[in-house]
Amino acid sequence: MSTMMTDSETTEARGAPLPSVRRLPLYLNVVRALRDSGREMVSCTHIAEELQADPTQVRKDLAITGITGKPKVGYDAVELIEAIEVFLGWNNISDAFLAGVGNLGTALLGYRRFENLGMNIVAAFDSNQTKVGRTVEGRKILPLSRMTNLASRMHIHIGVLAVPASAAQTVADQMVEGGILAIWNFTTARLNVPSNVIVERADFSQSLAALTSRLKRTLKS
Amino acid sequence: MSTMMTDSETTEARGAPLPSVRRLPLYLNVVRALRDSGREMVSCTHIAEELQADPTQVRKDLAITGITGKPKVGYDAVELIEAIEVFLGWNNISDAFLAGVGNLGTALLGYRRFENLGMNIVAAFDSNQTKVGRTVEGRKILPLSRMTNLASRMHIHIGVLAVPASAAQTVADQMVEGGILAIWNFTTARLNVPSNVIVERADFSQSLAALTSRLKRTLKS
DNA sequence: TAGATTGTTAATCGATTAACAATC
DNA sequence: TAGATTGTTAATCGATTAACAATC
Repeated sequence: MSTMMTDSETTEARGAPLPSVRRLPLYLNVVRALRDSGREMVSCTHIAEELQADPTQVRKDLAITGITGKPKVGYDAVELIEAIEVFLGWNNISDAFLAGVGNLGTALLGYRRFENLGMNIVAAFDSNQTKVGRTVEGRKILPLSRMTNLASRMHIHIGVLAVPASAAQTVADQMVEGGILAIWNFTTARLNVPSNVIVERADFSQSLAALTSRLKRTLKS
Repeated sequence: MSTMMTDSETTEARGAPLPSVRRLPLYLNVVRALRDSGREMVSCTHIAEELQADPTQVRKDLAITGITGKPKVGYDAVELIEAIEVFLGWNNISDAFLAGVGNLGTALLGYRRFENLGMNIVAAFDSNQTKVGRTVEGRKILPLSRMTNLASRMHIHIGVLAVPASAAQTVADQMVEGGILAIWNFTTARLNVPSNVIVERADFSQSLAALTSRLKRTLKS
């Protein structure tokens, strides 16, 4: 079974390369802008130029969505947008729950661009009694104790975790209990979840580490 | 010059592997917690277990900081923390400017953990006259028009960009003009900056893409 | 001492880049 | 048609993982 596996079978088995997946939103952003400016066909060369990337890499990345282009002309912009959106699951908006309406949680509630990213935060939860009942960014804050039940009743798949690190595991457990399958973790805590539950880290420290370590090199030279 | 380059020379030339650099904050977080709980020595095995990572990888990653450990016992926790902080440039707090005090900018202003990440946002700027003069999270919002001048007078190196995408390039230009050397870009815009200026992307879409594409696979199976 | 862990070298793996035939 | 671009295969590159001697 191992040696006889074809390329498409292995891709099927482990999914597309994560680096490629992470680049797709960049392409999507560029192609949407080009479409909005009236362009019908876009080539990898063009996208790559815009992003200062390698055209071959762009082509390989786009290939994971299954799109096919036309030699000499490129890809149909509308088709390409659709292909990326479908691949990422952004063609249908997914409802999500937010836990933790502090500074960051409030910002996430107000982040309008999520609709371009296939996500919609439909409810926000907090354990702080003084916050519960208040309306933030058009959504009423509900008590955290109601999250599990509501998640399972509403068949929510995505949980956005923006609570203090000390509460992260407890709240994550409640999300899992409510049937949530993917946790977008904005805390610094590591989460223990069943193997079928996805955790995607979104904490700032890793990005900042890349910035400051490079800056340190700049300053030394 | 190419074939005769030693390993340390190439490392010097292109810096440590970026994936390793990005993992350092995770280790730092774990080791700080262990130190706070009274532990003096920590081993890679232990750190790896905590993070569900590979011990060999942890050891290699830590090696880029220059720390040396003791066989059988591991690393001195305090030394290790110091080594990571120094490597990342987090041992001395760097002052930073924030441009754009919207939802996200406000959250960043209120993000207390930056002090653990070697950064301090010392001033916030916005072009919106109704925001200017207001105090947010203890800092008075200044007019964007003053940013360039202040950045150069205060020798600010880090600019946090949280303005609308449409203004991103203009504000980035102003940051560069003010002598800022590293831009932490929270917008979706691609920035054109001189080659000596560092841009680190911090927009959510790439992380969310990783989450939703994996979720889509989960739901299909 | 014995055994666990470090530091380092070698092997593997996967992602990026290059090459090139097919084609609109 | 000629030339640009696709799709795909091969080569390169870098990161991860494995192996193992050194050592506290």
